[in-house]
Amino acid sequence: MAKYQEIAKVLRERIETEFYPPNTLMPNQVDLVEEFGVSRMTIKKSLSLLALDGMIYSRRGAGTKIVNRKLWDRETSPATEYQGLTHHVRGTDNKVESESLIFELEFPDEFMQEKLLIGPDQPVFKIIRLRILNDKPFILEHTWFPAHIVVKLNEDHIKSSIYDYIKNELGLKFGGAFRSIQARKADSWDMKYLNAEATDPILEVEQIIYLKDGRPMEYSRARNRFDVRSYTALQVQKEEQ
Amino acid sequence: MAKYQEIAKVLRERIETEFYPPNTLMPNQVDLVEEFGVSRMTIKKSLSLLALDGMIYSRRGAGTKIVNRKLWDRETSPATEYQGLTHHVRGTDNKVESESLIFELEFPDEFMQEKLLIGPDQPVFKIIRLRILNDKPFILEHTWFPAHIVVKLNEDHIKSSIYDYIKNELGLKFGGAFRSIQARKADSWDMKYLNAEATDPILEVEQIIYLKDGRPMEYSRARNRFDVRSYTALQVQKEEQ
DNA sequence: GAGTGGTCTAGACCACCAA
DNA sequence: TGGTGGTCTAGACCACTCT
Repeated sequence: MAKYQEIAKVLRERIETEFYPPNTLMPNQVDLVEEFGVSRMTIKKSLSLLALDGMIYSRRGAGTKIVNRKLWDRETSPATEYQGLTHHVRGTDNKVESESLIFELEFPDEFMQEKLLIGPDQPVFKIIRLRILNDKPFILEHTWFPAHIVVKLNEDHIKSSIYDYIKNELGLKFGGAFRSIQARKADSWDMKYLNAEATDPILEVEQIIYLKDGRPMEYSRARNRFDVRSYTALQVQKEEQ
Repeated sequence: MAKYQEIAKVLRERIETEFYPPNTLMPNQVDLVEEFGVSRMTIKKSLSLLALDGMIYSRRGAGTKIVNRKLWDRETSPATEYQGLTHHVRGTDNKVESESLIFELEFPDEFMQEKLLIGPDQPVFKIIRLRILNDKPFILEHTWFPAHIVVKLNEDHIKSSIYDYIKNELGLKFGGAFRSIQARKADSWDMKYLNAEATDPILEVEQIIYLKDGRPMEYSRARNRFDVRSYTALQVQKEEQ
């Protein structure tokens, strides 16, 4: 681990334990240089990591201030998560299961060709699965993978974690994701599998996941009952404006 | 403007005009150092700006690649916008108006005290206003401001842009925002002012806006009819993993 | 092994803020 | 005016990828 990351870790701890109390100034960069025995550029890089998290903010001439803890200490992540549900809720006593409803290979229609940047002759896996959290239906996921990228997908992968398969066995690296969130009316699938009423709103997250090299790797629509989930995001202002 | 920003601007243009074509490698950092006559650290900082936008990505030993344009060139921003609607849709032929439905000063309940980090004796402005886009009702906004921060707010500000007032006249600087997005059932306000049916889903964006120093400046719930808006976000993978 | 990007140094100058 | 953080340099070493 790089020096600047080590130092950032130490500083982050000091802020979390309020060794550096909220609404006070951090030691100035020169003092930190002396304490850690590194150059000032390195200290700056450490501080910039914390600033990205919204824990501190610096003003030229005025110093670096610790932001009130409640700003950044909130429950976050769901809207910036695509590791998959398996990773997201594990750890606590949650039990996650998947029921595969549809698993087939098909040729993409025009919509899917555009979303996945593929041609009409490049087949895609189409998957619909119901994610079950602690024995209760939770998310209905409609997913499409380009078959030439996510090769040799089978039902076993679907039941465990598709993302683990892609990351570990295929060795592909995720580069980013584009998401769009809408409210929808419940359709027949939602009513059947999520036990939604016809009048229940559905929260739909449409997402395209990209590999590091920019190729789309997945298009999906995850549908939730309105009362079981929300999506959150923390935005930190960068630079001037 | 700093050197590294100037250089980033030039490089960004070259990518957008495909002078550097997608899916090819950028000139290496040493070449860029020679071209721009700056040190390598400066070039690195420029490149890191583009990487944050998802336009390029670098791998040690392998070079810096231009990502396929379609990844980052999408319609984005709504979910990472809190400049206010006035700024967001202007420019094109849109006409934005506001109708103030409620504007009053009240004492915060426990919920609002927690959201705005204030005491029960610190009054808040409560505002409900209907945002009208091209003569059609668009968003119903329920907003609360701490009165000791957003002082001397009046109906004129509400009709134009509250954010302009806060930024320009009060001189306060935004630091970030925390958002949560849900699907909701329509309530009587939505039915009356957004012309929603009782069975229409409503997309609700709950948000807390913070000042640079971490003090909450606004709590709001913006409600849309499900068929008029969605929220999008682009996430770029940073660092390893 | 040659070439790449990531990190780090020890200085320097400057813009900005506060007293 | 003195102290702060922002930028920048000209090197250096290292980890990694490619072939």
